[in-house]
Amino acid sequence: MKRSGIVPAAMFIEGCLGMRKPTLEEVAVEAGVSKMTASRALRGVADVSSETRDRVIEAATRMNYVGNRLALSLSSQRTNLVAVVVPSMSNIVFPEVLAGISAGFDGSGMQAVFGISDYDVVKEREIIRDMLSWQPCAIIVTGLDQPEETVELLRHADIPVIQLMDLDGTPIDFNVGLSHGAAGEDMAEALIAAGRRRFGYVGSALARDLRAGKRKAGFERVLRAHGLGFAEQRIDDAFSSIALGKQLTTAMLATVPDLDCIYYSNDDMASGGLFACMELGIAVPQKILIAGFNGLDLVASLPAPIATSRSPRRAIGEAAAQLVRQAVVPDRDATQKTIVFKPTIVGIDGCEAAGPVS
Amino acid sequence: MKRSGIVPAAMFIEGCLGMRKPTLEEVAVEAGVSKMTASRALRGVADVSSETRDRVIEAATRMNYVGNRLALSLSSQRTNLVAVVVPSMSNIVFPEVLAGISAGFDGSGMQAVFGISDYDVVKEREIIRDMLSWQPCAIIVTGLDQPEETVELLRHADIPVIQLMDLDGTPIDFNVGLSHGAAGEDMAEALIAAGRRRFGYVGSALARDLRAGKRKAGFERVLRAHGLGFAEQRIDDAFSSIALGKQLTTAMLATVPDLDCIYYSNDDMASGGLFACMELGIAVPQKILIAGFNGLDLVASLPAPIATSRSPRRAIGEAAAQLVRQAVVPDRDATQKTIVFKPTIVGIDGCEAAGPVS
DNA sequence: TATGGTACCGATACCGGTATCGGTACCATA
DNA sequence: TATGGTACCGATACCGGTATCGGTACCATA
Repeated sequence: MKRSGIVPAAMFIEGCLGMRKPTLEEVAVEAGVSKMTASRALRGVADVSSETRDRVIEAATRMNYVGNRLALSLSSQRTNLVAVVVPSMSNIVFPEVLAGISAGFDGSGMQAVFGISDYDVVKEREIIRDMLSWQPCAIIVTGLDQPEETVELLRHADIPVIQLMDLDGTPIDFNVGLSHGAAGEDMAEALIAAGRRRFGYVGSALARDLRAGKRKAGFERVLRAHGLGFAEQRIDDAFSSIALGKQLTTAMLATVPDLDCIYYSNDDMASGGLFACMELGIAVPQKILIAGFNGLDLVASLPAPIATSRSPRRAIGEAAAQLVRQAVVPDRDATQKTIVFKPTIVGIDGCEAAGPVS
Repeated sequence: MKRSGIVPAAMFIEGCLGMRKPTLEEVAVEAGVSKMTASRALRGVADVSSETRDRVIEAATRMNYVGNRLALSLSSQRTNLVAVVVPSMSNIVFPEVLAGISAGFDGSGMQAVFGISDYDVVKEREIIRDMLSWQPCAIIVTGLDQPEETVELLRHADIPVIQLMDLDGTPIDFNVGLSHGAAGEDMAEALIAAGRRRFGYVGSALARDLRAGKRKAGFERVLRAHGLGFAEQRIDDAFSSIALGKQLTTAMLATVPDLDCIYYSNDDMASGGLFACMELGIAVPQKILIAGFNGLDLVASLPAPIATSRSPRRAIGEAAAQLVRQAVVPDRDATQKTIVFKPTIVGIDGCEAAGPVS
């Protein structure tokens, strides 16, 4: 903790050479070579005799030398930072994506820098602007619906841009995710195929969580195609949670008790819906079928089966990391620009395969 | 995306000055001042006339100038990076801590860099070593039980070290969290006070999640003090999950059906335990009281009440950020070194206040 | 005995900013 | 008319590394 320029002689005698963090120059002097040779030795590049290399490494180890990546990156004009912007950390979805990204960078020497936008496009832009000043070698953002100004910012950054989670739109550059419109369509088809006809919808924060809105729109497209529609909806401005799902479901069923299926903006909301039904003594799924989105681990352990679309969150993160790793090497033209995932619908009898609509 | 040295003249005519990212020097030339004056103007420091300032800012905006923090930090010997190492992102606990840290840095200009150690001390050390090369102005790590080699690494870093979550041990420097030993003790006292006598324990990954082990040890201390003990335990090496809690509980109750209380390593496991009891038709909490740890949002919506200790995860993150913000200013001696949180026990009748053991 | 190749190493410039010191213009005051 | 102060700005050095070029020693070969 001490950053003292003057250190008592006794400290040196005790061998505390590393009180002030040593530079490569100091390591080089210690090893009796030039800075350049020390640099080569520590990086393991050619043109260094093994005796010299050993001497430098020994000195660096003894002095607790830690390289300075600021200088390295500035000098070599290369960075290993990857900026990542996600909208939220308040449910498990994005943490799993981040874990996938982080794991995908293992062994590559790349380092992810995360920012949380709270589903706020202005805050997202500020975070991106801030992160770009670190000269990242790539940037990963969530969704395809950034405002024009943010898109401009990303384009001017002159680095690979990966847009995550959503495929329904025009990507700037690279794109990894799934079609939420199709996910909503597929779920509706599956539920109708399972004999459900009287649908309700419970959602939250649709103005900010655009992907949930796309699922709902897809779902409604299929309902309309079958001459159906939502008999009732409950949408709140707050962010999704189990408690909110429970509350909105209870309220909705008080008004329209004869639904046979409720579609939720995600699994948190749907789990709350299940708990509401249990409290009301409504049989799930016999009387009301509950359908969410995400395929959270939670869902598999719930006391009654609910339907959901399993989104491969960790795999999406890992795929994004792979795209970055490929994109930062010189011959980029051959790399894939888009990676498409397709969620699997589970929790409806006879429907453990991918959804029927292609 | 293009990093081309040669740009068709037409591009310039269209005003695409920013194809190659401009430097401060180029902005300065454009504004007709020196690099130094441009630097002052953009930073808003004194000694720049308002006309000059406006001219520089105008040029920078027009050219899409983005400062280079690598150069800034190297030159000024100051960084705004804060390294953060957490063990896991697979349940909501650490994402909430990270969200708190991130929010705590809002407006400070500081930027958190996250790493995930997967509860692996070797990986944790590698991550720390890697992050230190970015010359962070502070580092936040999880827990107090790093091996000596890691502690040495942190000490040599010569920056404030904040250890999160746990208070049961000797901190290197700053410390924010709660006593997990005391949390286990308090929960045991409360459960005994509620009349429970025949206890079971269900946990996971105790060899890696040391804080869960400390809670269990505290719980057992109180049991012993009352002449009690765990009638049965189920501990698995896998990481905690709802599914694992359900599975272990089902297995344990098959062997020892007459328990009246089960303590779990955390709320995920406990929720699984509840679902197991529901499947077995066991009344919760009448027959078996289920107790976890964390106070997840999930718990409040569950179909039956389970006891838990509410840990203020986001607040811990925010407090850590505050410590960092105070620690990086020069007069640090007056700052608080430790911030103590105390979990609140909920879900036991008549026990909504803080636990009784101090 | 020249000549050329290889192994190994160092000098120098540079990455893109900021800290520091000092210089000029201009005005007010003795 | 000197003198001193203020506002504003630039030259220079430097942060801690790496890229690049070239140099020396030494050995093998013509």
